[in-house]
Amino acid sequence: MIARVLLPLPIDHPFDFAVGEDLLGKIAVGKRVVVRFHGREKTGIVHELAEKSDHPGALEPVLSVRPDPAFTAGALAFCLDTAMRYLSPPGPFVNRLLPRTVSTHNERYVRAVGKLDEIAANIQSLSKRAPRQAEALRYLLATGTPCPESDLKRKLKTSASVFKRLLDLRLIEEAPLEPEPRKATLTKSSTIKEGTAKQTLIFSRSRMEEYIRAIEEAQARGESTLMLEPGILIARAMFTKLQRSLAMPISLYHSGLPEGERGRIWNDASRQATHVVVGTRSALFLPFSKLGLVIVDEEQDRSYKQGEMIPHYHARDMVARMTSVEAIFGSAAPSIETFFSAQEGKIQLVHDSTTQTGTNTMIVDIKKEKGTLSAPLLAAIAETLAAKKRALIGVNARGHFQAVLCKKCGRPLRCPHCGANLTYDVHTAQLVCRVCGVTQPRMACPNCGSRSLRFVGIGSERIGDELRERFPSASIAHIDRSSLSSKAALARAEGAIDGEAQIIVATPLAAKGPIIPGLGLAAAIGADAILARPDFRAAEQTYQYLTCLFDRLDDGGRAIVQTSYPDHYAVVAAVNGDYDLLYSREISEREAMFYPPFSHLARLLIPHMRKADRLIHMRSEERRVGKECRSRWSPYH
DNA sequence: AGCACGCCGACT
DNA sequence: GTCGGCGTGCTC
Repeated sequence: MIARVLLPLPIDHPFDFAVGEDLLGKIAVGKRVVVRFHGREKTGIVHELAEKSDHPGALEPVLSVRPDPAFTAGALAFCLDTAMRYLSPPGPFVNRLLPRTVSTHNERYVRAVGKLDEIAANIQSLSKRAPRQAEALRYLLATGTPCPESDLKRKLKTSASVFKRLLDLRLIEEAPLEPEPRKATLTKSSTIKEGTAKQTLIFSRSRMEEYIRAIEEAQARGESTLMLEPGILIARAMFTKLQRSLAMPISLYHSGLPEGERGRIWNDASRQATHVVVGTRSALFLPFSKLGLVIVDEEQDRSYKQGEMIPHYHARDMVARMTSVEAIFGSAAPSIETFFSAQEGKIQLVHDSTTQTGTNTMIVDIKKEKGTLSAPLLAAIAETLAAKKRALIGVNARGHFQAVLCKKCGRPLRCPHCGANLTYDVHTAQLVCRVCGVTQPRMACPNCGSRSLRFVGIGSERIGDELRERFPSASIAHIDRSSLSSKAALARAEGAIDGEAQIIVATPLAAKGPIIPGLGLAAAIGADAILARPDFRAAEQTYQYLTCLFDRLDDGGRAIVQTSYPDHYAVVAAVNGDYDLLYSREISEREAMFYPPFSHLARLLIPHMRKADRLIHMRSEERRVGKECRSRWSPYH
């Protein structure tokens, strides 16, 4: 037998290795193996097992099969589909995804002993004498799969003694941790099943009830749920909420977790020890054994697009391609693409147009005002504070200015290390990169050395300073990306939102989230900067940003937008909660310009002269306007 | 990725 | 003449 192995190299095809007799029982599709390649040891993922190789030369042997977590054939096929769709070599991707270790913090898994009717009888006999034990048994019966003991303890608010007694009585038993080893199969790895499972867009401000109902329905069918959130913070908040309202094992998964922890959830998903995984986009590739439902919350969020590492996949779009599982897309301001699918009847639409009650909104034309904070906004803040309510001020950029421009190059100053735009720190009077934290030695353009700089736009710190001047007795909090950098900063930010601050100045990062109790005013400053960007999604994003900000208002709150485009349809639509206005304008523009959803945009980088030439010829021959790109060509051939 | 091989301009 | 950069191909 031979194994086709995907190595962590930028090569789009697997390599064949001989499988020795001793490894026959251990090797399987999806397993991590060690091989000698090009004279050095490497680890790779088994893509396929076959009887013989097409390779003309001699084969190196598979040296060993690692005990690491493994892909299921289905999960691996999905990863390969993703890599191919985004024209990326699959090897580095799958090798990066698979955790190398499983947390040694050993969690004990328990399950009920005996047949269903026996367990039911046990519950019956225990219910009077030992109600807590009966309850635990009932929970295990309902989930049907091994449960981590800590999950049970937290859920049933009970102590270890209950489990000890049940274990002693042999009514429950410890479940083995390693998933059942799958038999070595010779079949081609199964690709994504063809089907037409239900897909729904839930267009509503509050979607929690729908989500919970769908999760419980999946659970009743014996299927697990994957719930995607656009960021780690939101995922954590959703995880906590679901833990409170669902009676089943739930896990949280994101790339920020330690590898062992990810390994454990990886295994839990594959043997259905967890029924719901809440996670960020990378959770999409977990090897669920019986996935029945995927929820993409905040479907419109751009964080679903991977932009740093290849493949540059879009998690929401990949979910839309999973036709064998039910999918729910949720948003209070859907992306034009998803709403278009709903209009076309490709996905079902559930629209609940309930908006905030009694919100009173206003657009302030900043061109007619003096200073950065307009008179109507200042008056509104004063009134809000006087009424013992709180205010949220959304600012588009952090730091003091939007950008620092070089008058000579005419471009924003960029960090020589990471390429991010530099910001000016007023307190130290220096140029700083907020991404890598490096301070520039001179107040000059790192590109051309020119000292004539221009500071443009409004940053959140500048607004904070100005508000402190205007309202010296109010408590003012500032939330931006640096609020994520440490536990203390995070706690401060959460405390501010929970009620400690009267005025919260926040960058778009903190605009998203649930209703803030007692929030009487939500204002946006400089949302124009989004509109001014040369991006065909600018209007849509402005609408979504403003909608998020306003949705945090408590009932009866006020919303104010300061803008230099007071008549722009995105601003007007957001202020009136008029999605139809946004959509009708956008969709006709997209159609006229042949932008998505009428086309797919791709950026191809081919650092290879001869291959690039060949590809360009190939593409021009097979190009078909408006049709999905289905060709199987690869930049590596 | 990492390494070998070959083609063309630079220079003891 | 040949040294070495760069572009290219190959690895089971």
